[in-house]
Amino acid sequence: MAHSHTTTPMRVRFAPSPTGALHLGNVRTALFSWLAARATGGDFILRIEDTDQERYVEGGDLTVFETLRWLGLDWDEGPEVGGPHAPYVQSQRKALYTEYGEKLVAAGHAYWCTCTPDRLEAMRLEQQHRGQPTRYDRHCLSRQDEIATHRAAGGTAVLRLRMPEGMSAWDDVVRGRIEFSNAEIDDSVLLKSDGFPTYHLAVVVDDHLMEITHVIRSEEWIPSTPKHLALYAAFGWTPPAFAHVPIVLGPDKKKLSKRHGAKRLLDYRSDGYLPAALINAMALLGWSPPGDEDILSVDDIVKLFDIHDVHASPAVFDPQRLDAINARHIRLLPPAELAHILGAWLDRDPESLLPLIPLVQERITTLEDASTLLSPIFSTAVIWGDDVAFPPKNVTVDQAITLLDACRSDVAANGTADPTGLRTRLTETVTSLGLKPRDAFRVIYCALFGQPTGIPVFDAMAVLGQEATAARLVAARERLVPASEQV
RNA sequence: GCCCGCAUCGUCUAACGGUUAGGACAUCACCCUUUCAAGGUGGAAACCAGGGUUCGAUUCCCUGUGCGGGUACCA
Repeated sequence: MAHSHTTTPMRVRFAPSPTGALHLGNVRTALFSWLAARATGGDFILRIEDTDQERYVEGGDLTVFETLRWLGLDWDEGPEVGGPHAPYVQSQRKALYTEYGEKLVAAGHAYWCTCTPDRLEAMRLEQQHRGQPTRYDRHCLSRQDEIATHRAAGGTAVLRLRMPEGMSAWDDVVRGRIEFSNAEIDDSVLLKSDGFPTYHLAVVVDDHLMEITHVIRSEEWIPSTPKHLALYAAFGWTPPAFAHVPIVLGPDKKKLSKRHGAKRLLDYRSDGYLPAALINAMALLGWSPPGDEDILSVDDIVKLFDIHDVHASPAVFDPQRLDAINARHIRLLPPAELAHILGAWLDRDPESLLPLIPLVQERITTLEDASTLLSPIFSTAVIWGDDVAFPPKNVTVDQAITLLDACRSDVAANGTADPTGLRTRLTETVTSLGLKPRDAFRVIYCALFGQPTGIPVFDAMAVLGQEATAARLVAARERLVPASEQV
């Protein structure tokens, strides 16, 4: 895209409800917001929308913090950080919403309602049956005095927005102009009977008070935007810009959700993915950098990102792409840094890992792969895989024994410090046996690792040392010819 | 039912009316090679359909179709 980069600082927010672990879909939206703020030198605000008592999850907010922090999506204002508009947790702002709700009543933009769920349901069924949009019939609008008495006596009621006539329209940052006929829009509940606000009231009040300039949220909010616009108008406030970013779909093409088996984002951490790779992969869902290079650092993305370039169609998340991106990020790491990361991952001294880094760096997709690859080196004895053929395909028992013995005597004579020399000498043996290197060296792999694949085997010997290598070769030989049968 | 959004290779995407429709992942073949990888080269693979507008539509408009989202005292 050739348009100019947006440079006006944007104040944006991510406002999750702490009802469970964040998944990739949620976080991708958070990422776009964060990027919009960082790319424009603006502010990223975190706000917890916990107005639904029914869905309260103990510690849900902590998971949100941990997820964002792991990814490095730092917030300028919000819980645990504070800011000029604190508190940033909606349950602690309850009185505020009540106050603004009453202002709406006073101005005639909202009214109280005591309709029962049963009546509302019957009403909607009837409307649907007649082919009409389902919306509240304003049955209670003419009963305000009656309801006032009811409330004065301690009775409960909900507050509803009185949706104005006419049209609602806005120029969406990612979609262009969107229009709704207000006749289609329901008189939404603003304050619930338990006194808590609904999303619609809380989000508008907070976004205005917190001076949010761009509301970046998932496209599932498009249909309720007219309600929010009506609220801004009712309060006499200028609405922010809206950017409805596409949702992230699962392999089934349905919106990613917990109940659809979406992985928790933090699970990617325990599976051995790098934060930078996750960010790279998520950024590519609905946005793409100029040029052909799609492996990007977080800094690269911040430099290139513009919320105006986000496009409108939903994206299916492909785990294989993440794998490829993660692998590339691992390969791009300076060896010392990878040693450091793997040190933490394997709970080992990074310094001691350094010689092993060249052997694993090109070979792993996730950090966890390094555990698998290196475990034969770290374990004291060889753990043989269940279905490992030994001697392997195309090699006879005699040939395998010859090879193992040649290897053992060479190691005894020359040690293991010279992998290249060892390999060269052993290649002669392989040739004299009339074997393909491919088949023959598999014998050595199995002998040392208990499996036919792994890191380069002669380098592994150097790490194992002369003694351990010799011991493993002997043990492998005994698998072929038990000691009791040896002549 | 009603409303809204979306529509390029299997997937993520590029293209701002004129291109042999480009890249990445995945996939296939070959090369390299001590296993496995990595890397290199090459291949197969897409403009949802029908109408317009235009000298010219993947691109703009309309309709249809498909997919998705919303229709709660959840967000």
